[in-house]
Amino acid sequence: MTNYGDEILKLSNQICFPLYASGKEIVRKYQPYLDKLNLTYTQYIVLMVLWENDCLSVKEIGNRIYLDSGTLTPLINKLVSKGYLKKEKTKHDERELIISLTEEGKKLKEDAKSIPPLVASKVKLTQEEAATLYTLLYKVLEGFKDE
Amino acid sequence: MTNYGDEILKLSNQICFPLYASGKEIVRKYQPYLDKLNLTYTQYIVLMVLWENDCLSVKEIGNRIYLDSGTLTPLINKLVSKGYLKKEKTKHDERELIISLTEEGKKLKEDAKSIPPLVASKVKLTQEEAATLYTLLYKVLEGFKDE
DNA sequence: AAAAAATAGATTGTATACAATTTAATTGTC
DNA sequence: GACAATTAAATTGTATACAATCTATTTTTT
Repeated sequence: MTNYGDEILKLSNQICFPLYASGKEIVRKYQPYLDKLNLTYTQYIVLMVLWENDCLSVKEIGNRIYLDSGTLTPLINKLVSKGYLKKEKTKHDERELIISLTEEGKKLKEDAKSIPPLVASKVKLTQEEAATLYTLLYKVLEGFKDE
Repeated sequence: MTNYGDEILKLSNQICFPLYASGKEIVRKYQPYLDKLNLTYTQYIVLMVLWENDCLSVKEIGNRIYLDSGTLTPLINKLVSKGYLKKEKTKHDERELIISLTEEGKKLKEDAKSIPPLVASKVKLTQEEAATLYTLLYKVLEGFKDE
């Protein structure tokens, strides 16, 4: 007894599932390379934000990578204990915490550069397809911000 | 002192990040609707697999949604305790466990149908863009299977 | 300026993810 | 047929995610 409306519920008809699955799987592809730097993917993107723009608040880091303090606080603490980051309060607002890279953290950047091309080569898309995918994904992300 | 090679490390130049972030964010968009059914997204996709094809082994479910027994075993146990699934050993292979829907689990399908269109409307893409995105994401997923 | 509302970050509790290992059953090899 | 190798699921340990709440400031209102 299969309804016509059942089509809606097929995994293959929902955009959410391939987004969820491919996001998860590509992160997993990063892991073997990140293991060599003793970093997790989330730790890596926090560092990446700071490599691009050092000295940001927890809030600002979270805005850029879509994570909240519940995830970031323990994660940043771990990167501090690893010696890659340091925390300091700002004078103009005692609630705010500025996160910045240590020398050790800055050095890590060079090692990290080799990784993205290695993972990119596992994504079996043409340059053009990758560019289209990239554009569409940011469109999805931007669209979510509105509400 | 910014190197030319730094471009590689910008979040905005890596396909992984928007995949990771949009996957995470779209799952979050599902949650308010799933809350009404008292389900998480992962529980929901396990049910979805079974609504489409009842009676599958843990292994087979995992193959379809890219999850392993480490994630699925406790999750399936929870759905069993909620009364939506049942587990039984097969005769031809005592290692294998066949997961199937209870009547309660089958009934849930009707309630679930209303959700995908609600989330789809939050994805601000044209029908054509969504179709392209869909195709590219499955291409990424298929490409990962090769290695 | 005092009280109320808002904000930043930390904390708590629940639910994934996944690598690595373990256990039990099955299959392949000699 | 015994034994090694493989396989399915469970278990263990670590690391996210995130809603909800809490605490300490800061801002806004009155």
